Amino acid sequence: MKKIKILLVDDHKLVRNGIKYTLESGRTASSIERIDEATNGDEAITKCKVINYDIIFMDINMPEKDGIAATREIVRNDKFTKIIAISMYNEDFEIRSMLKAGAVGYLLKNTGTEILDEAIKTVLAGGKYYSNDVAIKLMEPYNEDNLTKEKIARKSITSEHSILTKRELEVLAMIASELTNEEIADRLKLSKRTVDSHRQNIINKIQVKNTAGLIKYAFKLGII
Amino acid sequence: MKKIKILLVDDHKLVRNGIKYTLESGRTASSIERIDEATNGDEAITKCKVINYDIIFMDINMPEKDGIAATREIVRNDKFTKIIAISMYNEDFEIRSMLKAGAVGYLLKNTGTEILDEAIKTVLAGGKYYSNDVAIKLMEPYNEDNLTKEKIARKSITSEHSILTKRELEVLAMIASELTNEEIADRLKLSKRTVDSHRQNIINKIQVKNTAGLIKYAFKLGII
DNA sequence: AAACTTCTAGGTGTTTATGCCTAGGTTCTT
DNA sequence: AAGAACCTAGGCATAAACACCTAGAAGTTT
Repeated sequence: MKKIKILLVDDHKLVRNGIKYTLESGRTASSIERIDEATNGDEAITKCKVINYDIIFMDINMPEKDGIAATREIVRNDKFTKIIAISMYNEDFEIRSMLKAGAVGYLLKNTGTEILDEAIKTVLAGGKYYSNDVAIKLMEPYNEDNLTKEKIARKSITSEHSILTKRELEVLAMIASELTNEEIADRLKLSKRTVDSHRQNIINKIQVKNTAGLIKYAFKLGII
Repeated sequence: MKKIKILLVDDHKLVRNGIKYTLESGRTASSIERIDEATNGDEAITKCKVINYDIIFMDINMPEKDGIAATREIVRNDKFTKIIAISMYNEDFEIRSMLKAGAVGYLLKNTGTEILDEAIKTVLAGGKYYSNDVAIKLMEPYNEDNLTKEKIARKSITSEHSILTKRELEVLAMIASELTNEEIADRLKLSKRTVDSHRQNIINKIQVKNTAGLIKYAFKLGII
Protein backbone atom coordinates (compact mmCIF):
# COMPACT_ATOMS: atom_id res chain seq x y z
CA MET A 1 0.00 0.00 0.00
CA LYS A 2 1.30 3.36 -1.08
CA LYS A 3 2.04 5.86 1.65
CA ILE A 4 0.58 9.34 1.32
CA LYS A 5 2.28 12.70 1.18
CA ILE A 6 0.57 15.59 2.92
CA LEU A 7 1.07 19.34 2.73
CA LEU A 8 -0.26 21.71 5.40
CA VAL A 9 -0.85 25.30 4.33
CA ASP A 10 -1.63 27.83 7.04
CA ASP A 11 0.05 31.02 8.13
CA HIS A 12 -0.30 30.11 11.79
CA LYS A 13 2.25 27.67 13.06
CA LEU A 14 0.03 26.61 15.94
CA VAL A 15 -2.66 25.57 13.52
CA ARG A 16 -0.19 23.61 11.38
CA ASN A 17 1.06 21.90 14.49
CA GLY A 18 -2.53 21.23 15.44
CA ILE A 19 -3.27 19.40 12.23
CA LYS A 20 0.03 17.53 12.43
CA TYR A 21 -0.66 16.43 15.99
CA THR A 22 -4.17 15.42 15.11
CA LEU A 23 -2.97 13.43 12.10
CA GLU A 24 -0.20 11.71 14.00
CA SER A 25 -2.53 10.49 16.68
CA GLY A 26 -5.02 9.07 14.20
CA ARG A 27 -5.57 5.78 12.41
CA THR A 28 -4.09 7.15 9.22
CA ALA A 29 -0.77 7.91 10.92
CA SER A 30 0.93 4.71 9.80
CA SER A 31 0.15 5.33 6.14
CA ILE A 32 1.66 8.78 6.02
CA GLU A 33 4.97 9.11 4.23
CA ARG A 34 5.63 12.75 5.00
CA ILE A 35 3.98 15.94 6.24
CA ASP A 36 5.31 19.19 4.82
CA GLU A 37 4.29 22.73 5.64
CA ALA A 38 3.79 26.04 3.86
CA THR A 39 2.86 29.39 5.34
CA ASN A 40 1.02 30.86 2.40
CA GLY A 41 -0.42 30.17 -1.02
CA ASP A 42 2.71 31.06 -2.97
CA GLU A 43 4.86 28.78 -0.90
CA ALA A 44 2.34 25.99 -1.34
CA ILE A 45 2.40 26.34 -5.12
CA THR A 46 6.18 26.24 -5.15
CA LYS A 47 6.31 23.10 -3.03
CA CYS A 48 3.74 21.42 -5.23
CA LYS A 49 6.04 21.81 -8.19
CA VAL A 50 8.66 19.72 -6.44
CA ILE A 51 6.55 17.06 -4.79
CA ASN A 52 3.23 15.61 -5.85
CA TYR A 53 1.24 15.70 -2.66
CA ASP A 54 -1.71 13.40 -2.24
CA ILE A 55 -3.55 15.65 0.14
CA ILE A 56 -3.29 19.32 0.93
CA PHE A 57 -4.96 20.93 3.92
CA MET A 58 -5.43 24.50 2.86
CA ASP A 59 -6.32 27.49 5.00
CA ILE A 60 -8.37 30.11 3.18
CA ASN A 61 -7.36 33.36 4.78
CA MET A 62 -3.66 33.93 4.31
CA PRO A 63 -1.30 36.74 3.35
CA GLU A 64 0.54 36.74 0.01
CA LYS A 65 -1.78 34.42 -1.81
CA ASP A 66 -5.04 33.18 -0.35
CA GLY A 67 -6.26 29.61 -0.29
CA ILE A 68 -8.75 30.09 -3.08
CA ALA A 69 -6.24 31.35 -5.64
CA ALA A 70 -3.67 28.79 -4.56
CA THR A 71 -6.17 25.97 -4.85
CA ARG A 72 -7.14 27.03 -8.34
CA GLU A 73 -3.55 27.03 -9.47
CA ILE A 74 -2.52 23.78 -7.82
CA VAL A 75 -5.50 21.90 -9.16
CA ARG A 76 -4.83 23.20 -12.64
CA ASN A 77 -1.30 21.80 -12.51
CA ASP A 78 -2.10 18.48 -10.90
CA LYS A 79 -5.51 16.90 -11.14
CA PHE A 80 -4.67 14.17 -8.67
CA THR A 81 -3.92 16.29 -5.65
CA LYS A 82 -6.85 16.41 -3.26
CA ILE A 83 -7.28 19.70 -1.50
CA ILE A 84 -9.25 20.01 1.71
CA ALA A 85 -10.10 23.51 2.83
CA ILE A 86 -9.78 24.41 6.48
CA SER A 87 -11.45 27.50 7.79
CA MET A 88 -12.41 29.24 10.98
CA TYR A 89 -15.68 30.29 9.52
CA ASN A 90 -18.65 28.53 8.09
CA GLU A 91 -19.65 30.89 5.34
CA ASP A 92 -21.45 30.33 2.11
CA PHE A 93 -19.20 32.22 -0.22
CA GLU A 94 -15.99 30.90 1.25
CA ILE A 95 -17.19 27.35 0.92
CA ARG A 96 -18.52 27.78 -2.58
CA SER A 97 -15.42 29.66 -3.69
CA MET A 98 -13.14 26.91 -2.47
CA LEU A 99 -15.19 24.14 -4.03
CA LYS A 100 -15.36 26.07 -7.26
CA ALA A 101 -11.60 26.52 -7.13
CA GLY A 102 -11.25 22.76 -6.97
CA ALA A 103 -11.25 21.75 -3.32
CA VAL A 104 -12.88 18.41 -2.56
CA GLY A 105 -13.44 18.92 1.15
CA TYR A 106 -14.17 21.61 3.66
CA LEU A 107 -13.48 21.35 7.37
CA LEU A 108 -13.84 23.78 10.23
CA LYS A 109 -10.93 24.38 12.55
CA ASN A 110 -12.61 22.65 15.44
CA THR A 111 -11.99 19.26 13.92
CA GLY A 112 -10.77 16.18 15.74
CA THR A 113 -8.86 13.05 14.84
CA GLU A 114 -11.80 10.95 13.71
CA ILE A 115 -13.09 13.56 11.32
CA LEU A 116 -9.65 14.12 9.80
CA ASP A 117 -9.18 10.40 9.23
CA GLU A 118 -12.60 10.11 7.73
CA ALA A 119 -12.02 13.07 5.44
CA ILE A 120 -8.71 11.68 4.19
CA LYS A 121 -10.23 8.29 3.51
CA THR A 122 -13.13 9.82 1.65
CA VAL A 123 -11.24 12.16 -0.63
CA LEU A 124 -8.57 9.56 -1.46
CA ALA A 125 -11.39 7.32 -2.59
CA GLY A 126 -12.50 10.07 -4.91
CA GLY A 127 -15.31 11.44 -2.79
CA LYS A 128 -16.03 14.80 -1.26
CA TYR A 129 -16.05 15.52 2.45
CA TYR A 130 -17.72 18.34 4.36
CA SER A 131 -18.11 19.03 8.05
CA ASN A 132 -21.63 18.51 9.26
CA ASP A 133 -22.33 22.19 9.61
CA VAL A 134 -20.87 22.90 6.23
CA ALA A 135 -23.03 20.30 4.58
CA ILE A 136 -26.07 21.98 6.06
CA LYS A 137 -25.00 25.35 4.69
CA LEU A 138 -24.62 23.86 1.25
CA MET A 139 -28.16 22.52 1.39
CA GLU A 140 -29.68 25.97 1.78
CA PRO A 141 -29.91 27.45 -1.72
CA TYR A 142 -29.63 30.97 -0.45
CA ASN A 143 -31.82 33.15 1.65
CA GLU A 144 -34.45 34.95 -0.33
CA ASP A 145 -35.81 37.22 2.36
CA ASN A 146 -37.32 40.20 0.74
CA LEU A 147 -36.16 40.19 -2.82
CA THR A 148 -38.18 41.81 -5.55
CA LYS A 149 -38.38 40.12 -8.94
CA GLU A 150 -35.85 42.54 -10.31
CA LYS A 151 -33.45 41.81 -7.50
CA ILE A 152 -33.69 38.09 -8.09
CA ALA A 153 -32.95 38.63 -11.76
CA ARG A 154 -29.94 40.75 -10.99
CA LYS A 155 -28.83 38.36 -8.31
CA SER A 156 -28.77 35.40 -10.64
CA ILE A 157 -26.36 37.32 -12.79
CA THR A 158 -24.06 38.55 -10.11
CA SER A 159 -24.00 35.55 -7.80
CA GLU A 160 -22.54 33.49 -10.61
CA HIS A 161 -19.19 35.14 -10.15
CA SER A 162 -19.39 36.20 -6.57
CA ILE A 163 -15.67 36.68 -6.27
CA LEU A 164 -14.57 40.26 -6.29
CA THR A 165 -12.32 41.76 -8.90
CA LYS A 166 -8.89 43.15 -8.13
CA ARG A 167 -10.12 46.71 -8.10
CA GLU A 168 -13.03 45.82 -5.89
CA LEU A 169 -10.77 44.07 -3.44
CA GLU A 170 -8.53 47.11 -3.44
CA VAL A 171 -11.45 49.40 -2.69
CA LEU A 172 -12.80 47.03 -0.06
CA ALA A 173 -9.47 47.01 1.72
CA MET A 174 -9.47 50.78 1.81
CA ILE A 175 -13.03 50.91 3.08
CA ALA A 176 -11.88 48.59 5.82
CA SER A 177 -9.19 51.14 6.64
CA GLU A 178 -11.98 53.52 7.54
CA LEU A 179 -11.47 55.70 4.50
CA THR A 180 -14.44 57.41 2.86
CA ASN A 181 -15.16 57.01 -0.82
CA GLU A 182 -13.73 60.44 -1.45
CA GLU A 183 -10.48 59.64 0.34
CA ILE A 184 -10.22 56.38 -1.57
CA ALA A 185 -10.79 58.20 -4.84
CA ASP A 186 -7.97 60.61 -3.99
CA ARG A 187 -5.50 57.86 -3.29
CA LEU A 188 -6.41 55.85 -6.36
CA LYS A 189 -6.59 58.94 -8.56
CA LEU A 190 -10.18 58.18 -9.48
CA SER A 191 -13.46 60.04 -9.42
CA LYS A 192 -15.44 59.73 -6.23
CA ARG A 193 -18.28 58.46 -8.40
CA THR A 194 -16.20 55.54 -9.58
CA VAL A 195 -15.50 54.49 -6.04
CA ASP A 196 -19.21 54.91 -5.35
CA SER A 197 -19.87 52.45 -8.15
CA HIS A 198 -17.34 49.95 -6.91
CA ARG A 199 -18.76 50.10 -3.42
CA GLN A 200 -22.27 49.62 -4.73
CA ASN A 201 -21.20 46.72 -6.93
CA ILE A 202 -19.47 44.99 -4.05
CA ILE A 203 -22.56 45.35 -1.89
CA ASN A 204 -24.68 43.84 -4.63
CA LYS A 205 -22.26 41.03 -5.37
CA ILE A 206 -21.79 39.78 -1.86
CA GLN A 207 -25.38 40.49 -0.87
CA VAL A 208 -24.90 42.64 2.18
CA LYS A 209 -26.77 45.71 3.31
CA ASN A 210 -24.18 48.29 4.23
CA THR A 211 -20.67 49.08 5.43
CA ALA A 212 -21.06 46.72 8.36
CA GLY A 213 -21.61 43.86 5.95
CA LEU A 214 -18.66 44.92 3.83
CA ILE A 215 -16.29 44.85 6.77
CA LYS A 216 -17.49 41.46 7.93
CA TYR A 217 -16.91 40.13 4.45
CA ALA A 218 -13.46 41.70 4.38
CA PHE A 219 -12.67 39.83 7.56
CA LYS A 220 -13.79 36.56 6.09
CA LEU A 221 -11.63 37.17 3.07
CA GLY A 222 -8.75 37.77 5.43
CA ILE A 223 -7.88 41.16 4.03
CA ILE A 224 -8.11 42.76 7.46
CA MET B 1 11.22 20.14 41.11
CA LYS B 2 7.46 20.65 40.99
CA LYS B 3 5.74 19.72 37.77
CA ILE B 4 3.41 22.24 36.20
CA LYS B 5 -0.25 21.99 35.35
CA ILE B 6 -1.42 23.65 32.18
CA LEU B 7 -4.87 24.56 30.87
CA LEU B 8 -5.53 25.35 27.21
CA VAL B 9 -8.57 27.50 26.46
CA ASP B 10 -9.60 27.86 22.84
CA ASP B 11 -12.77 27.07 20.98
CA HIS B 12 -10.87 25.48 18.10
CA LYS B 13 -9.67 21.97 18.70
CA LEU B 14 -6.95 22.28 16.09
CA VAL B 15 -5.46 25.22 17.92
CA ARG B 16 -5.56 23.39 21.24
CA ASN B 17 -3.86 20.44 19.62
CA GLY B 18 -1.36 22.83 18.12
CA ILE B 19 -0.33 24.21 21.49
CA LYS B 20 -0.26 20.72 22.96
CA TYR B 21 1.94 19.42 20.18
CA THR B 22 4.22 22.42 20.43
CA LEU B 23 4.53 22.03 24.18
CA GLU B 24 5.18 18.32 24.03
CA SER B 25 8.02 18.73 21.59
CA GLY B 26 9.72 21.41 23.67
CA ARG B 27 12.26 21.52 26.48
CA THR B 28 9.55 22.10 29.05
CA ALA B 29 7.83 18.84 28.11
CA SER B 30 9.40 16.81 30.92
CA SER B 31 8.29 19.20 33.61
CA ILE B 32 4.63 19.14 32.65
CA GLU B 33 2.31 17.21 34.96
CA ARG B 34 -0.85 17.57 32.92
CA ILE B 35 -2.43 19.49 30.06
CA ASP B 36 -6.17 20.06 30.26
CA GLU B 37 -8.46 21.76 27.80
CA ALA B 38 -11.49 24.03 27.80
CA THR B 39 -13.47 25.31 24.85
CA ASN B 40 -14.62 28.62 26.26
CA GLY B 41 -14.27 31.04 29.16
CA ASP B 42 -17.03 29.56 31.27
CA GLU B 43 -15.57 26.09 31.05
CA ALA B 44 -12.15 27.45 31.94
CA ILE B 45 -13.49 29.12 35.06
CA THR B 46 -15.18 25.93 36.14
CA LYS B 47 -12.03 23.87 35.68
CA CYS B 48 -9.99 26.41 37.62
CA LYS B 49 -12.20 25.86 40.63
CA VAL B 50 -11.20 22.20 40.70
CA ILE B 51 -7.53 22.38 39.82
CA ASN B 52 -5.01 25.13 40.48
CA TYR B 53 -3.30 25.50 37.14
CA ASP B 54 0.13 27.03 36.96
CA ILE B 55 -0.27 28.32 33.45
CA ILE B 56 -3.29 29.00 31.28
CA PHE B 57 -3.06 29.69 27.56
CA MET B 58 -6.12 31.73 26.83
CA ASP B 59 -7.65 32.58 23.51
CA ILE B 60 -9.40 35.94 23.41
CA ASN B 61 -12.19 35.53 20.94
CA MET B 62 -14.52 32.81 22.10
CA PRO B 63 -18.23 32.16 22.36
CA GLU B 64 -19.97 31.99 25.76
CA LYS B 65 -17.40 33.96 27.68
CA ASP B 66 -14.45 35.67 26.06
CA GLY B 67 -10.86 35.46 27.20
CA ILE B 68 -10.85 38.91 28.76
CA ALA B 69 -13.77 38.30 31.09
CA ALA B 70 -12.53 34.82 31.93
CA THR B 71 -9.06 36.09 32.73
CA ARG B 72 -10.42 38.74 35.03
CA GLU B 73 -12.43 36.20 36.97
CA ILE B 74 -9.74 33.55 37.18
CA VAL B 75 -7.09 35.99 38.35
CA ARG B 76 -9.46 37.33 40.99
CA ASN B 77 -9.89 33.85 42.43
CA ASP B 78 -6.29 32.72 42.20
CA LYS B 79 -3.42 35.17 42.16
CA PHE B 80 -0.85 32.48 41.43
CA THR B 81 -2.19 31.30 38.10
CA LYS B 82 -0.27 32.79 35.19
CA ILE B 83 -2.38 33.52 32.17
CA ILE B 84 -0.85 33.91 28.72
CA ALA B 85 -3.11 35.34 26.05
CA ILE B 86 -3.03 33.83 22.60
CA SER B 87 -4.52 35.71 19.72
CA MET B 88 -4.70 35.78 15.95
CA TYR B 89 -4.47 39.52 15.94
CA ASN B 90 -1.95 42.01 17.12
CA GLU B 91 -4.18 44.83 18.25
CA ASP B 92 -3.70 47.51 20.82
CA PHE B 93 -6.91 47.27 22.72
CA GLU B 94 -6.98 43.49 22.77
CA ILE B 95 -3.52 43.41 24.22
CA ARG B 96 -4.18 46.15 26.72
CA SER B 97 -7.51 44.64 27.71
CA MET B 98 -5.94 41.28 28.42
CA LEU B 99 -3.07 42.73 30.38
CA LYS B 100 -5.48 44.90 32.32
CA ALA B 101 -7.57 41.81 33.02
CA GLY B 102 -4.52 40.18 34.58
CA ALA B 103 -2.72 38.30 31.83
CA VAL B 104 1.07 38.23 32.13
CA GLY B 105 1.88 37.31 28.57
CA TYR B 106 0.63 37.76 25.04
CA LEU B 107 1.52 35.53 22.12
CA LEU B 108 0.40 35.44 18.52
CA LYS B 109 -0.85 32.22 17.04
CA ASN B 110 2.17 31.81 14.82
CA THR B 111 4.32 30.80 17.75
CA GLY B 112 6.82 27.96 17.80
CA THR B 113 8.32 25.69 20.41
CA GLU B 114 11.18 27.94 21.50
CA ILE B 115 8.93 30.92 22.12
CA LEU B 116 6.45 28.85 24.09
CA ASP B 117 9.21 27.45 26.30
CA GLU B 118 10.67 30.88 26.79
CA ALA B 119 7.28 32.33 27.69
CA ILE B 120 6.58 29.61 30.24
CA LYS B 121 9.96 30.04 31.87
CA THR B 122 9.54 33.78 32.04
CA VAL B 123 6.07 33.94 33.54
CA LEU B 124 6.78 31.18 36.07
CA ALA B 125 9.72 33.28 37.23
CA GLY B 126 7.28 36.12 37.82
CA GLY B 127 8.01 38.03 34.63
CA LYS B 128 5.92 39.13 31.71
CA TYR B 129 6.32 37.82 28.18
CA TYR B 130 5.24 39.35 24.90
CA SER B 131 5.81 38.37 21.30
CA ASN B 132 8.22 40.67 19.52
CA ASP B 133 5.53 42.34 17.47
CA VAL B 134 3.36 42.77 20.50
CA ALA B 135 6.12 44.42 22.45
CA ILE B 136 6.52 46.93 19.64
CA LYS B 137 2.82 47.72 19.69
CA LEU B 138 2.99 48.36 23.42
CA MET B 139 5.80 50.85 22.93
CA GLU B 140 3.70 53.10 20.75
CA PRO B 141 1.68 55.30 23.13
CA TYR B 142 -1.14 55.84 20.71
CA ASN B 143 -1.44 57.64 17.46
CA GLU B 144 -2.33 61.29 17.80
CA ASP B 145 -2.82 62.11 14.17
CA ASN B 146 -5.00 65.11 13.87
CA LEU B 147 -6.48 65.70 17.27
CA THR B 148 -7.64 69.13 18.30
CA LYS B 149 -7.03 70.28 21.86
CA GLU B 150 -10.62 69.61 22.71
CA LYS B 151 -10.41 66.09 21.35
CA ILE B 152 -7.35 65.35 23.40
CA ALA B 153 -9.11 66.62 26.50
CA ARG B 154 -12.12 64.48 25.82
CA LYS B 155 -9.94 61.55 24.96
CA SER B 156 -8.14 61.64 28.28
CA ILE B 157 -11.49 61.31 29.94
CA THR B 158 -12.97 58.61 27.81
CA SER B 159 -9.95 56.45 27.22
CA GLU B 160 -9.73 55.90 30.98
CA HIS B 161 -12.66 53.53 30.85
CA SER B 162 -12.55 52.52 27.26
CA ILE B 163 -14.69 49.48 27.85
CA LEU B 164 -18.18 49.84 26.51
CA THR B 165 -21.30 49.76 28.65
CA LYS B 166 -23.90 47.03 28.36
CA ARG B 167 -26.18 49.15 26.27
CA GLU B 168 -23.37 50.21 24.00
CA LEU B 169 -22.32 46.62 23.47
CA GLU B 170 -25.91 45.76 22.69
CA VAL B 171 -26.11 48.52 20.11
CA LEU B 172 -22.73 47.62 18.65
CA ALA B 173 -23.83 44.04 18.19
CA MET B 174 -26.90 45.20 16.31
CA ILE B 175 -24.86 47.55 14.14
CA ALA B 176 -22.73 44.55 13.32
CA SER B 177 -25.89 42.77 12.20
CA GLU B 178 -26.19 45.39 9.51
CA LEU B 179 -29.13 47.12 11.13
CA THR B 180 -29.55 50.87 10.79
CA ASN B 181 -29.96 53.11 13.82
CA GLU B 182 -33.65 53.34 13.11
CA GLU B 183 -34.08 49.58 12.98
CA ILE B 184 -32.11 49.22 16.19
CA ALA B 185 -34.29 51.84 17.84
CA ASP B 186 -37.39 49.91 16.82
CA ARG B 187 -36.16 46.66 18.29
CA LEU B 188 -34.97 48.22 21.52
CA LYS B 189 -38.07 50.42 21.81
CA LEU B 190 -35.94 53.54 21.88
CA SER B 191 -35.82 56.78 19.97
CA LYS B 192 -33.65 56.80 16.89
CA ARG B 193 -31.84 59.73 18.47
CA THR B 194 -30.86 57.66 21.46
CA VAL B 195 -29.28 55.06 19.23
CA ASP B 196 -27.60 57.92 17.36
CA SER B 197 -26.09 59.00 20.65
CA HIS B 198 -24.92 55.53 21.58
CA ARG B 199 -23.31 55.07 18.22
CA GLN B 200 -21.56 58.40 18.47
CA ASN B 201 -20.37 57.66 22.00
CA ILE B 202 -18.96 54.32 20.95
CA ILE B 203 -17.10 55.95 18.07
CA ASN B 204 -15.62 58.50 20.45
CA LYS B 205 -14.75 55.95 23.11
CA ILE B 206 -12.92 53.52 20.93
CA GLN B 207 -11.42 56.21 18.70
CA VAL B 208 -12.53 55.06 15.30
CA LYS B 209 -13.81 57.05 12.36
CA ASN B 210 -16.89 55.28 11.11
CA THR B 211 -18.91 52.09 10.79
CA ALA B 212 -15.91 50.25 9.37
CA GLY B 213 -14.01 50.94 12.58
CA LEU B 214 -16.97 49.87 14.70
CA ILE B 215 -17.21 46.51 13.00
CA LYS B 216 -13.50 45.85 13.28
CA TYR B 217 -13.72 46.60 16.98
CA ALA B 218 -16.72 44.31 17.32
CA PHE B 219 -14.66 41.54 15.77
CA LYS B 220 -11.86 42.08 18.17
CA LEU B 221 -14.26 41.99 21.06
CA GLY B 222 -15.47 38.68 19.72
CA ILE B 223 -19.11 39.73 19.51
CA ILE B 224 -19.27 38.77 15.85
C1' DA C 1 -25.44 65.62 49.89
C1' DA C 2 -22.44 65.81 46.00
C1' DA C 3 -20.27 63.72 42.22
C1' DC C 4 -20.37 60.51 38.69
C1' DT C 5 -22.05 57.20 35.23
C1' DT C 6 -25.40 55.50 32.36
C1' DC C 7 -29.31 55.83 29.63
C1' DT C 8 -32.33 58.53 27.54
C1' DA C 9 -33.47 62.00 23.72
C1' DG C 10 -33.78 66.18 21.28
C1' DG C 11 -31.74 70.37 18.18
C1' DT C 12 -29.17 71.39 14.13
C1' DG C 13 -26.44 70.85 10.42
C1' DT C 14 -23.07 68.52 7.35
C1' DT C 15 -21.09 64.65 5.26
C1' DT C 16 -21.37 60.03 3.50
C1' DA C 17 -23.49 56.20 1.85
C1' DT C 18 -26.96 53.81 -0.70
C1' DG C 19 -30.02 52.77 -4.80
C1' DC C 20 -30.89 52.70 -9.45
C1' DC C 21 -29.83 54.20 -13.79
C1' DT C 22 -26.96 54.93 -18.16
C1' DA C 23 -22.77 54.52 -20.87
C1' DG C 24 -18.23 54.72 -23.05
C1' DG C 25 -13.53 52.67 -23.24
C1' DT C 26 -10.50 48.65 -22.49
C1' DT C 27 -9.12 44.06 -22.35
C1' DC C 28 -9.60 39.32 -22.77
C1' DT C 29 -11.98 35.37 -24.61
C1' DT C 30 -14.59 32.81 -27.96
C1' DA D 1 -16.01 40.11 -35.13
C1' DA D 2 -18.82 39.49 -31.29
C1' DG D 3 -19.43 38.94 -26.51
C1' DA D 4 -18.23 39.26 -21.80
C1' DA D 5 -16.13 41.28 -17.93
C1' DC D 6 -14.09 45.11 -15.97
C1' DC D 7 -13.12 49.83 -15.03
C1' DT D 8 -14.50 54.14 -15.46
C1' DA D 9 -17.86 57.99 -14.28
C1' DG D 10 -21.86 60.69 -14.31
C1' DG D 11 -27.19 62.01 -13.01
C1' DC D 12 -30.44 61.96 -9.56
C1' DA D 13 -32.57 61.13 -5.34
C1' DT D 14 -33.07 59.54 -0.63
C1' DA D 15 -31.39 57.40 3.49
C1' DA D 16 -28.11 57.07 6.82
C1' DA D 17 -24.28 58.33 9.39
C1' DC D 18 -21.45 61.67 11.67
C1' DA D 19 -20.43 65.78 14.65
C1' DC D 20 -21.22 68.65 18.37
C1' DC D 21 -24.30 70.30 21.54
C1' DT D 22 -27.59 70.29 25.69
C1' DA D 23 -30.13 68.02 29.37
C1' DG D 24 -33.07 65.40 32.42
C1' DA D 25 -33.96 60.87 35.04
C1' DA D 26 -32.14 57.00 37.48
C1' DG D 27 -28.81 54.72 39.71
C1' DT D 28 -24.20 54.21 42.07
C1' DT D 29 -20.22 55.69 44.52
C1' DT D 30 -17.63 58.68 47.52
